[in-house]
Amino acid sequence: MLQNYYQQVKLPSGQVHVYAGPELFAALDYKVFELANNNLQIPNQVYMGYTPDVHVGVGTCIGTTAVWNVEDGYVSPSIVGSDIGCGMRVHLTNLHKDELKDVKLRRKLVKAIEKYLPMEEHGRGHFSDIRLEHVVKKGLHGLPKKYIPDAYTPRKATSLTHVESSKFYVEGGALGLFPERVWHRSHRQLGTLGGGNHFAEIQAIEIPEENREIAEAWGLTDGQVVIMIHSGSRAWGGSVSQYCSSNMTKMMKAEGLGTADPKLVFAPLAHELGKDYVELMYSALNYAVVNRHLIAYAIREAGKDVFGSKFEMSTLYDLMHNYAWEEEHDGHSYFVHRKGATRALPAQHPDNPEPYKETGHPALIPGSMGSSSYIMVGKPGGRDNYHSICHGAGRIRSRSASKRLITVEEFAASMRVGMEDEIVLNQRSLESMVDESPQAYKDVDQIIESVVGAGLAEVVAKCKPLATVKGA
DNA sequence: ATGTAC
Repeated sequence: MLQNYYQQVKLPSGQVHVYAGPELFAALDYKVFELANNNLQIPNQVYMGYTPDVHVGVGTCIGTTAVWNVEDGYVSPSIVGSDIGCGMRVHLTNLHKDELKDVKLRRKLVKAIEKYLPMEEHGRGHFSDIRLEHVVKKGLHGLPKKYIPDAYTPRKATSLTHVESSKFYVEGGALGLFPERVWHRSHRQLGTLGGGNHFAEIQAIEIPEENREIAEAWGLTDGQVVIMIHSGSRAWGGSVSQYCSSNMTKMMKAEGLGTADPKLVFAPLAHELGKDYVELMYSALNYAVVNRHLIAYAIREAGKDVFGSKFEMSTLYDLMHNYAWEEEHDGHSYFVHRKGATRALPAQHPDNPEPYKETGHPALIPGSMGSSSYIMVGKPGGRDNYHSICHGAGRIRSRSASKRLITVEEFAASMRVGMEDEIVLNQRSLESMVDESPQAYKDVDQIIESVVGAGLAEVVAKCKPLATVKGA
């Protein structure tokens, strides 16, 4: 049974472990194996895995788990990708989907969100009480207390405890490398979604029978309205990536390091440039988690405007799908890269944050526009893939091809425009978002089926969109 | 995904 969802592919430079059902495996672009072969030319690699939503990226595929030993390992900005710390966050509300049946109320809520959540960089003076230096050095712990409304008692400290990581240690030496304009722009981009597939969504959840106990332990109920956020580290992460990649490229030339792909950049963990990159990458992970936190803060304000002070929005979880860090597996320390891959730890795994020790933590998987997203939990079988599962649907058409091939009418139909159950969008033209139409992506349900079939994770809740807010 | 240069 299990082998139907797993293939070991032998390539000239090594092997890649592919988790995908037969149909998805057969449909993979041969280029994903070319990229795997290049990645496997980086020295000392211990493991490389692909998730069922794998697709071609720059230098490395989205859907990659790449692992080294800490002692003789390598770090690659190309494998992490340029949206460092990009990830997902879900908040639970005390609303039921029936309370949002009226399309006019959904419109009102989206309007309120647009008022509090800036779509572009905001003007000077906004968040002037937040110090960017504290944010990138200390993550959520660098925010003034007023932005952590539920942090005053240990039991209710959900914003700080229900996250994959609330703080990465950043000494700060390498921070001096960035020009003033990057600091300025990044401060003004705090709490903004950004473009592409990033979104904030109002969703209603459905709980399948098999994991009802876990759902209850997490506070999930049938028909409950949740807020899902998908965003990253904006210009800050992009600058880290660009700066470190260009320095590493020079070093690689000088030292004769490299693979068949000049765009695949890497350095030994022990090298000065490797250490600089890890520290700066951590600053971007800090930025990303704070960015998602502030987006949630804005949406909470909007919710209170529409539903009054009784509106609640507790944090279920915040986790990343573009990052690299040290992890223990079976007592050994590894340096694990995840690009478009989500960690999903099973029950009792020691790396679960305290509130999720017994059950495993929520693994959050976004769907494409108009389609469902998922809240999953890891299973012990995930160990074989270093506990990595998918990160979403996976693109099947480039942005340019999507704009050429998908009509606005097709896109509008998928968003049920004009129907009573229309998925309400914020004020942007449909034309400008056609490249995010579900027809540009694989079917997320099929991806999830592969993840479950392979024994990596299971579904705890399916989240259906009621309203979607996209950035600029 | 993103900023910037073409």
